[in-house]
Amino acid sequence: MNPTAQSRALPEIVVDSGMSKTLHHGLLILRVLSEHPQGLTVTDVAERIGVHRTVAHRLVRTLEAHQLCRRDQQRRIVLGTGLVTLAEPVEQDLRALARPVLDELAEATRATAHLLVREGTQDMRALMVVEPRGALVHVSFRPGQTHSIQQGSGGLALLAGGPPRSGERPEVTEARAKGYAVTMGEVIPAVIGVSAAVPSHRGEATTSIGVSVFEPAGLDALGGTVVEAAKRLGNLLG
Amino acid sequence: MNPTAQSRALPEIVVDSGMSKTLHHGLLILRVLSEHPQGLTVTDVAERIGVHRTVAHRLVRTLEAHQLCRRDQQRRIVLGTGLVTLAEPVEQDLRALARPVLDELAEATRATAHLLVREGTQDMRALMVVEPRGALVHVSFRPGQTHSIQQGSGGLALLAGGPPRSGERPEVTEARAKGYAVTMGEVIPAVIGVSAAVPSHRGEATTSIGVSVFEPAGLDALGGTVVEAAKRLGNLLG
DNA sequence: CACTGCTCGTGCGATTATCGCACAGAGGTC
DNA sequence: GACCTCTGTGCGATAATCGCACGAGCAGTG
Repeated sequence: MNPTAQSRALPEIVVDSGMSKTLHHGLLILRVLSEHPQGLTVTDVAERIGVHRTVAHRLVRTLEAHQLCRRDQQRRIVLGTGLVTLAEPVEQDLRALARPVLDELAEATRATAHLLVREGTQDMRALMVVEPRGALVHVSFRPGQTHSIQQGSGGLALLAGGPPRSGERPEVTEARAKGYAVTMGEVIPAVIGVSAAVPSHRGEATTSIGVSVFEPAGLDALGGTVVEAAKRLGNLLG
Repeated sequence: MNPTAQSRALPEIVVDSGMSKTLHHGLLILRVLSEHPQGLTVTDVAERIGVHRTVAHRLVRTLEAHQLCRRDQQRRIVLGTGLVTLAEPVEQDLRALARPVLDELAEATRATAHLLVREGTQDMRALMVVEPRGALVHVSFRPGQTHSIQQGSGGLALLAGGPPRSGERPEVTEARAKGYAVTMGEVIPAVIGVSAAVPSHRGEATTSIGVSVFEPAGLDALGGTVVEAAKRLGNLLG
């Protein structure tokens, strides 16, 4: 895509005053490493985050001490298992309650079920993905993925929970009427998403639950099942 | 346990020269937050990591910008969903290959199956935990947990893979003979662990696979099943 | 209402941690 | 051997950080 696919930087986070530059660089290293699971050298890391090599070296050492990265057999830097310890408590209540609901949804629909949460004002992030047991073909869709709230059934389902806005996508209006949102190929090519907002009795909904399928058949029945799962999870959340 | 259970600090990581103090503090904040899922105030955070309140404030802001923490409804600081994105690629190959093996092991034994990896030289960390479908009673055991390599069946299974050492625990010697290790109540009270080292054709084994059960009946058959699963995973890893 | 006690957030100067140069060791390749 | 790349380490100049002091918000209490 890019002229030099190697030089793709990742600004996206503005270094406001009132932010720690050093910590920012350290966290950038984690992001860079997460985008390069095969591992990177210190020089690579330094180039990608735009600091001197010795600076990257010290930051990597600090991350290593916290077990957030390590060296593989070829001494390349990869993410460390300390991250799974840190990530485990994240939204632990929501995930614990959602698991049985997602399990049942995946089993009932024989499709990949997912739980998305709003991140900031513009994005959605996949928090959980449950694949049906023994499905011959399944949608591969990793937790942690983010996409715009304007795309994908999960985002539209949340938008449909808000007040109608002029200029909103017609799919949002339709979702508001039906109670669930349907999109095709917006997050994953050729994959159809069917999602509903998880009702929240305190404030705006920030969570959606849904499924991903290949076949556009029986979407109404699927929508009903998804809406029911969303209601069930909403009740569990109290 | 402690006189003041609140004031328990967490040094454990020595601030070597050649480490970034600022990044170290930022990472300490993540650790502190992971131990307090209910959320903390800025003042709390500052006290626990031993920095001035304004310093903690700036670090928290930086973490927020990276979506590694956020404020809940009461403006308390909790971990953010960016962590699941960072943690997802960790040991992704190992986890992808281990999942079907763990699924089958949990199903065959009707017990909680787990995958542990060595962390440093002294500790083991749980990387995956799979609970059997529809089990009425299951061992609750979260990924990310760490414990000494000297305790628990997973650690002993790895020690049994090494050369015999004088003074090693008799369980290790026994595990070396049998091919699998058994411990009782060392990691989780009243829970029996049965683990085997995942064979690695390059270097020492660093991974164990095992199950957690309540009943001490049929441990030999269980051990055989676990060893078979470990061999299967070892073959998958090439 | 006033007072207390807690929290949060922000300029801004002194200090200190960081930055990055220069050097040296370790492999690997030609 | 010559060459290249990556790695790791002191150490001085510099710039980022630290932490004081200040003001605001909010809840409880007399």
